[in-house]
Amino acid sequence: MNKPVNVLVIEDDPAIGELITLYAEKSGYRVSIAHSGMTGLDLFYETPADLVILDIMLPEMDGWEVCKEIRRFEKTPIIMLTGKGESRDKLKGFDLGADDYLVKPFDPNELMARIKAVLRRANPLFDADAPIEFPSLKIDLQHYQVTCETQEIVFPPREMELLYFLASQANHVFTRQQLLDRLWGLDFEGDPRTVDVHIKRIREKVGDSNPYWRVKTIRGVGYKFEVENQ
Amino acid sequence: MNKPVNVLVIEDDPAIGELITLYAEKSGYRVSIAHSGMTGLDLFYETPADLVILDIMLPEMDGWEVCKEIRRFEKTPIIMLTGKGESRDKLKGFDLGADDYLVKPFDPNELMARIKAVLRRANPLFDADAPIEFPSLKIDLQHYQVTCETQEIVFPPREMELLYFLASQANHVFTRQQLLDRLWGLDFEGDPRTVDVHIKRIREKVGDSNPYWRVKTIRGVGYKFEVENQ
DNA sequence: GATTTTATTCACCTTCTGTTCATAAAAAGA
DNA sequence: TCTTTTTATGAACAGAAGGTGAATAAAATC
Repeated sequence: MNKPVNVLVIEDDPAIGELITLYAEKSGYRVSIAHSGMTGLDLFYETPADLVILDIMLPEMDGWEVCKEIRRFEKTPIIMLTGKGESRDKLKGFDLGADDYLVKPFDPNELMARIKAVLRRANPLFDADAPIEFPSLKIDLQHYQVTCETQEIVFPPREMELLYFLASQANHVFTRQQLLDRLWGLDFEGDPRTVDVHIKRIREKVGDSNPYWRVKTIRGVGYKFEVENQ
Repeated sequence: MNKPVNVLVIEDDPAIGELITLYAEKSGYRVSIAHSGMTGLDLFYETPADLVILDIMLPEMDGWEVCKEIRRFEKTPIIMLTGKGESRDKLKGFDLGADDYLVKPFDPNELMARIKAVLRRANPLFDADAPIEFPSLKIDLQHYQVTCETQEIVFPPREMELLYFLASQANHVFTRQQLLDRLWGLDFEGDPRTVDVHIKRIREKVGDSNPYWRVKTIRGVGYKFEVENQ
């Protein structure tokens, strides 16, 4: 796994802050939260984040000020949250150096997508889903493409994620439950055998007898994406 | 995304300045504004703009002076704003090196069109919407023309922009929301599935089984303009 | 102001996915 | 070899997502 990504959320509404935290942590980020512009800046200078999510409407010091202040010395990516109907703010935000913006109310998943995109742009090292490549297999989550033997294969989302996850941690064995927790979410309460079926379908698509790699069953434990001579 | 284009507006009437700023920012330019000839020149020397919009009637130092001064060392495009009935000024302006002029009161959209045209003439790099070409498909936003298989196809504006946008970022997947934000504007609050309908109509027009490119649905995510061997 | 064109919404239909279940096959242990 | 345990597989189903045609609204044009 990569080194943790620190996300600083500056948002005075506790409900929204909570929501963002929830989703961001689920996505694997380390989150700190500040409820005003001042405390936000303090936190930022204390432990510089890798990305800042910044509400415009804040007590004391508004988002613009914070943005400007951060930009004085740092190029840390900033995503701004603007209120409805304040679309002009978008432009102002970009002017002040924000990297992206989102209008409230927003879909948390949309925000997660933006975070990913902005991080990727800012620093390829943070690129959570860079393409993975093996002999005659390429998994490109960004473009939603899997190529096997020069042939592009269409994958449904779940299978794609599962294959990508296994492949990204090649040779590591995961139990069904781990996979469910990680990819389905902690609140999934279905049958662990669901994983089997997805594995089956992945094998149907990419085959399971490639000389260099294969999705392997570890009886009594789970599955792994096995690669020759690690 | 292209690098930002800096526009310097030198205009003493705050209302007009505001109006121009609004439209220019909406069009994606980065705007600075000065309210007199002197401050305008200062600003210009401080951070040279890519284009100057210059009112003739200015306190202290009039537009002619400013224009002449800028032209002493720079060939930065200049659009002059002349008052009604001062059509003689047009000639004077061109004489002094202005690239275009506009008579007040003007339609802001007209000004935006002039800006685009002047920038394009001055520097093809600023040409934000240069034609995009693929085998048997050419999308020319400037002339609102799409040519597919030597056949010119008439596109309504939205479809045209959508196709252009997707094609200009070939292989990149966009969610419906991203497309709405980008092309419809942040304040659009309609149904995301509006995008579907436009996609459908685009497909009706250009087909969706070209060997080299196609508008592809990424189920559960959004759409992309896919091109062979990226 | 009327007409045409374009944009948006809606409802219905089709296709695709995820899940479960029942059964077959395989592996492990006795 | 036989039994038990675990996994693979095929089929069925429900729900989600996208495609599409038509109705309506909005905008542009005449």
